[in-house]
Amino acid sequence: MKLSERKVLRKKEQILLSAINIINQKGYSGTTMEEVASELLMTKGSLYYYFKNKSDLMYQCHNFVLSQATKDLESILEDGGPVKDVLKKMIETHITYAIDEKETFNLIMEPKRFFNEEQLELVLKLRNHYEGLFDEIIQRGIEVDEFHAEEPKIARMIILGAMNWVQQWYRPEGRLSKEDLITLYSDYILKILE
Amino acid sequence: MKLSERKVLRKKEQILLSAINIINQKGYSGTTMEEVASELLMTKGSLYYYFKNKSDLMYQCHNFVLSQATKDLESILEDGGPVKDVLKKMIETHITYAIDEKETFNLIMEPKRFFNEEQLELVLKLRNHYEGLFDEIIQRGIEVDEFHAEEPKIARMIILGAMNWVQQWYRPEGRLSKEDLITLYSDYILKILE
Amino acid sequence: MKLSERKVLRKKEQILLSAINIINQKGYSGTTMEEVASELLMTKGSLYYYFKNKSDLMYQCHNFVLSQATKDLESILEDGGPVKDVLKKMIETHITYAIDEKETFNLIMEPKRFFNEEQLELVLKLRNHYEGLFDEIIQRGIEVDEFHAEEPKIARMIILGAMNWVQQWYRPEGRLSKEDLITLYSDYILKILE
Amino acid sequence: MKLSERKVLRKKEQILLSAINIINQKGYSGTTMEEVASELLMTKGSLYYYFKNKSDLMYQCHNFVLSQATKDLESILEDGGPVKDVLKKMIETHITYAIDEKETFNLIMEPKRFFNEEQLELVLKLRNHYEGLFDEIIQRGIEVDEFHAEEPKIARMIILGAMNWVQQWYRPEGRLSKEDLITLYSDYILKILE
DNA sequence: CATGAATGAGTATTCATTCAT
DNA sequence: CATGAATGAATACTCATTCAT
Repeated sequence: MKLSERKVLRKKEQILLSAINIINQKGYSGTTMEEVASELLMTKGSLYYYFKNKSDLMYQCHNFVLSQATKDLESILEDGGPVKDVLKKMIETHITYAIDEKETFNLIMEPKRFFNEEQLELVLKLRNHYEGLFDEIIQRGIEVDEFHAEEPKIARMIILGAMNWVQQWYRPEGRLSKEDLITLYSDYILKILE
Repeated sequence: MKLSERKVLRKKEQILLSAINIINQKGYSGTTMEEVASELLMTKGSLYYYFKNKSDLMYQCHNFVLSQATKDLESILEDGGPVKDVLKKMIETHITYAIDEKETFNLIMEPKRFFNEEQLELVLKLRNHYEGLFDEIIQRGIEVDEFHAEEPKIARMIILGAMNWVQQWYRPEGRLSKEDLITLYSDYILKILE
Repeated sequence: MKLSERKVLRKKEQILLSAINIINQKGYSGTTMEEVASELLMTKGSLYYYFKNKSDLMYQCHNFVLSQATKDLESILEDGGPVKDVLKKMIETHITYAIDEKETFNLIMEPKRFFNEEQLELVLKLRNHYEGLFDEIIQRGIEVDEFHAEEPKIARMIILGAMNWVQQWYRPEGRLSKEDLITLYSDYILKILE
Repeated sequence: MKLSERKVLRKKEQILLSAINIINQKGYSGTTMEEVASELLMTKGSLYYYFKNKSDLMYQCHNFVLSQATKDLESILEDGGPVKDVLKKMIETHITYAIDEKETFNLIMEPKRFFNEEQLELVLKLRNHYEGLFDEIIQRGIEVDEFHAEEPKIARMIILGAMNWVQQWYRPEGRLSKEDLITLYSDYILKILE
């Protein structure tokens, strides 16, 4: 049975990746089950074998992205090093996700409208955990006297907000490269924590 | 004719206010014409007497809020005074709108999905103008050597993003009052411009 | 009271002419009361002072055109002359109406779908009378041995059908002028009655 | 796959036949998707599984009838024989369609109002082809000196118009049988081509 | 007489979801 | 497991008609 279970998992992941792509272009309500299915040359019906309903699919898309981003941040944190460098790397990771997984990140930002209570609880837990990783590095910085913040949580909120907003205006074809962007953001964010 | 025209305008405004309220709870696609109508004890049909279609109604909601916010910021800028005080007042105004007119502000953030080209052009013009008001005060601050920023536009983006994010987490019932929030945000934002 | 009655009649006629115009472009169901009204710088509401409902308006449009065409044919018949010449003139009149009042003529062709029983009865009476005028000239021609037809009514149907079909293909911008068209049709139709 | 495809085709044809029936009674705008569906004991939703929208359904109804009529005429033409006999058979076929598929034939007559550009192009091509079949037999007749016509296309228009008009007045319950009708029409039409 | 505001029934269309095969 | 056919509830939008002012 393990083999078939794995097959299912792989298929699920395929669907998630495809769905994430579409959500990133059309948003939650703009995404139809039909479209997700046809992108993978399946039929709508089959989708329902893997996911209970649309909400479930969306929820798992969300979790998928957020879990991955969380893992990335966690390994950065674990690697350790000078706090400012660590934070810079975290900023880079976060902004990259915000730009590349735009809509799925929006799902993260605005989960209330789409998820049911049970899902919501888990989503918020994950999200809090994710945001907590930033708290952690800030705390670490404060302890070694490199960062200063009276209300570290507020500072973190400001930092997250600043970073998420990137997707509203940043265009890869524009004047700034993604690297420039990240450097500028890192500098400004460090100022907030001075 | 003036009387009846005024009546229409007042009715339109009533509808807008009501619609804004619903949008702020349910978002664009979650809001149905039916609901907007019944909230005002009208029928769907009547709504279409005042607004061409849903997109038109949403568009005017958006304009209504953004125009008002723009007016507020403009009068703050005109009143003049020490740049830091002016900026603080602008921050206060913006955050207040962001919290109170949550979804309509979201419409402002993500207009591309909802508006047609013609509307979009105007919306973006308005939005640019609005954002430009922040550029103006930053510029003023730089000129009098109170603010410093290598890339003032990026700084402004960061500031706007930080402020808009407020609606994602701020709850009036929480630990912080709106006044506390605004004070904290002002302080952090000023640090960005140090 | 006579003055005001006349005023009403004149207004009614204005409305009819305007409505006929629109029907000729958009057909019965494509024509809205709104459009008819706004063409005359009135409001929908006022229309209902002059006409009971849409069906009534359409009905009177129809009568207006058909009555006029009938009058034209009758005066041609009364004027008398060689039957072939009379028939030619009638053909000219009919084709002109068929081209210029296209849709209203279609109303005449297909009245059943739009009119209620009471209206229908009158419409059919008018239409029969109109068609009877062609029977009359055919009969006259048979009596003077210029026309021959075993089943004159069928011949008349064929003639009418041939003429009405003109509107399906004739374009004023095309190769043939209206005069050419009428000449050709007259010749062919006379062949039918040979 | 062939089996299921055939099933779909059969179902589509069933729907078309049913829709054609309703269109023939109520016309294009008088026909609602609801009614077409309920006639077949389906729901509206299912209809949209087979046809993209109302316009598409109507278009396919139209094509269905016209294609069938075209095939009939073509095989008559291919069979060959004396031109007058061939033309008579064609007249019989056309009149039969005009009477039995009344409204669908009307769709053919007035396609501009109902079809979009893309559809219209195909419709007009089909219609031209269909009308061309009459040109062909007329031409054949002229070549063997059995028919005479200065302007064969105009003659064809007159013939088609005469035949289409049948549906305006012919009632199966009336004095004339369909056979009588066809005989009479054939005789008159041959006179046109004398 | 005229208006304009309101209405409500109707219509096309979409889409998540189900289920027999 | 997969499919495709069916469903039904939801939703935007239209328009003839009414009526108080």
